[in-house]
Amino acid sequence: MNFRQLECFRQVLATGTVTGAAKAMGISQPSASILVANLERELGFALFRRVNGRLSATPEAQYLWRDVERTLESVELTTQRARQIRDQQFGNLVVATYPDIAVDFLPRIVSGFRAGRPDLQVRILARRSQMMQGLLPTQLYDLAIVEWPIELVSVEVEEFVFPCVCGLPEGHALADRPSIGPADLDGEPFVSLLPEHMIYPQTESAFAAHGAFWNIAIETQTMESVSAFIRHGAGVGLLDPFTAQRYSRGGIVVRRFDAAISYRIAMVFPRDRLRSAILSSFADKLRAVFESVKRTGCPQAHS
Amino acid sequence: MNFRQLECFRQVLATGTVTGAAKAMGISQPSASILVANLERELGFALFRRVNGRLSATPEAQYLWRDVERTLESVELTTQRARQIRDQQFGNLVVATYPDIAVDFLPRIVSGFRAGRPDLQVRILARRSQMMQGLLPTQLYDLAIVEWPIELVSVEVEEFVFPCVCGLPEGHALADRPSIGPADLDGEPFVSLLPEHMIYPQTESAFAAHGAFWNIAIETQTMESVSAFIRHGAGVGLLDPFTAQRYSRGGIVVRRFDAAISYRIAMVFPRDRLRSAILSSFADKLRAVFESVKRTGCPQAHS
DNA sequence: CTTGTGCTATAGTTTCTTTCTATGTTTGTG
DNA sequence: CACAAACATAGAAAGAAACTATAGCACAAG
Repeated sequence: MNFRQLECFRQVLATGTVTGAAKAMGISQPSASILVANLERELGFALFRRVNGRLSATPEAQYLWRDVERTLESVELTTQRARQIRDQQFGNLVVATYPDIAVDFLPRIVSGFRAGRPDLQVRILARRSQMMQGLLPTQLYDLAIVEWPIELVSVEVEEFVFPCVCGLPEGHALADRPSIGPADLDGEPFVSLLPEHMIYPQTESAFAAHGAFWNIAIETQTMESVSAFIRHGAGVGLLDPFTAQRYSRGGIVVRRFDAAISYRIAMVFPRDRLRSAILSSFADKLRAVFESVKRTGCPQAHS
Repeated sequence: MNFRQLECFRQVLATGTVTGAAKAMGISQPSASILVANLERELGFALFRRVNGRLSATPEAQYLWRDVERTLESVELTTQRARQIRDQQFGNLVVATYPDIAVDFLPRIVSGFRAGRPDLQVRILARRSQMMQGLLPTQLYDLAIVEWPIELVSVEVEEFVFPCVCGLPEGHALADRPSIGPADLDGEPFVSLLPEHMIYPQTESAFAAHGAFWNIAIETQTMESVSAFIRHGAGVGLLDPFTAQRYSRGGIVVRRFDAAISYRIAMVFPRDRLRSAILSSFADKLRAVFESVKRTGCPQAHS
């Protein structure tokens, strides 16, 4: 019993003649005749009676038809699914990420990636960095985007380093400068991240190196929060390029920061796990966007 | 894409190695290797990665597996169903019949036939003869058992004629006679069917021919009813062999009737409809039982 | 009554697929 | 470094599936 025999069985039932079935299948009439004959031989009972030179379905054929129909449908769904998988239109991605990037950047990238892939299922796991530490060993993700520092065990890592930029409230006195250095911010009310964040010590050193007073007015936990304080005029601050880009067209004035403050993130994959083609494509896209951000300083719109 | 490729896919997933799959399928390792390779080529994407000389299922393989599993299960159910059909263990029978025979005779025969065929579905349509007339043209039956006379159109008919027997209440004065004739029943209270029934005029003629008085005490519609009146001592009567047999072991004394009263029934099939093997078997069985009844005068137990 | 049409089945041939055995390659192990 | 275990490849043989050509049968039309 094979697919072609079943398909021929279907076509004979549908068209009523072997000739019609052969035509529908694009084969010669004798070929179709033999397909049916072999199927009957293998089944051990007749599917058709030859009456008046025509075929007539036996009751047994009708009994079997229900099962054959179900089988053929299943086969068709399988080939359809195979085509989807081949075209990277079916699959699933579990992306773990820290919250800042999950707010706006990742939705934009994922939405663009999913366009034209209606059957792609994406799950976003947003975890604060401490929680991320626990998530990685569970291997319950395909790709993670993590902030430095983090303990990375049994994973594959690709690191990306971005320069932080300076964010000013709109209408700020320094807003007409093309770039801003620590000296420019001497004594200026500053919105900072907590000391645990990687850019805190770097910022501290930068101000010290320039002999400038780092006037921390506010310490908060996330970039999103920093940007909100800047937006509402509480002070100036340093932003990662993703957050900066989000508000650069309205809300915050973004300028180059003359001291190099490194914002390091990493793309992380579970080790020893095969990557699906769709995951590779997504990683390629992310990588390209990161490189573009690194070059231009801000993420551009990518479809 | 064919069954063997899918089966091999399953076995490779199950055993983890091509070698194991080949063993499970009873083919050589290279054959299995080629089956998988061809399947991958046709699908257009890899199901396994060759890592460290071993196979490792890709995520794509896992995506496809759900569909393949469903398909293979459907195929297995189909072959199973085919086997049942071949062994006449699956099918359905719609048997139309008149009520008298549906009470006891048919259930006995059908139950015996169904033993060992647990997946055979039988539907009994019991119709009075007038209703049967309307049922036959609808073709909504596989086999009908009808009483004479009936208008038979676009059907195939096999006729069976049985001699009626005489039924007496237990303890009746004539109970010790081996056979009974019309003269013996001269003036005896008689339980008769209605004049429309085929045996009424025959009985009338038989009594007349023997110059005996046919003392009809009760006229009723069915053989079952006649037998009940006899059983309760209302009189004597003529019974068809099926009803007679039912009560001959208790309730009614059954004796040969010397005048020939013909009880004619027919086995009827829809014309121009293919008969399933299971229907033919059932018809064979019925035919055999009818012949046996004709020979012995009463239906014997048939398993 | 003959002929033509439409269908199915069979025969013979060719091509493709499946399967085998034999052998090579890679990887991990003692 | 040799050996075992696994997968892949090559070449040959068997099997399946396709084709063309042809025969048989039933029905309708002339």
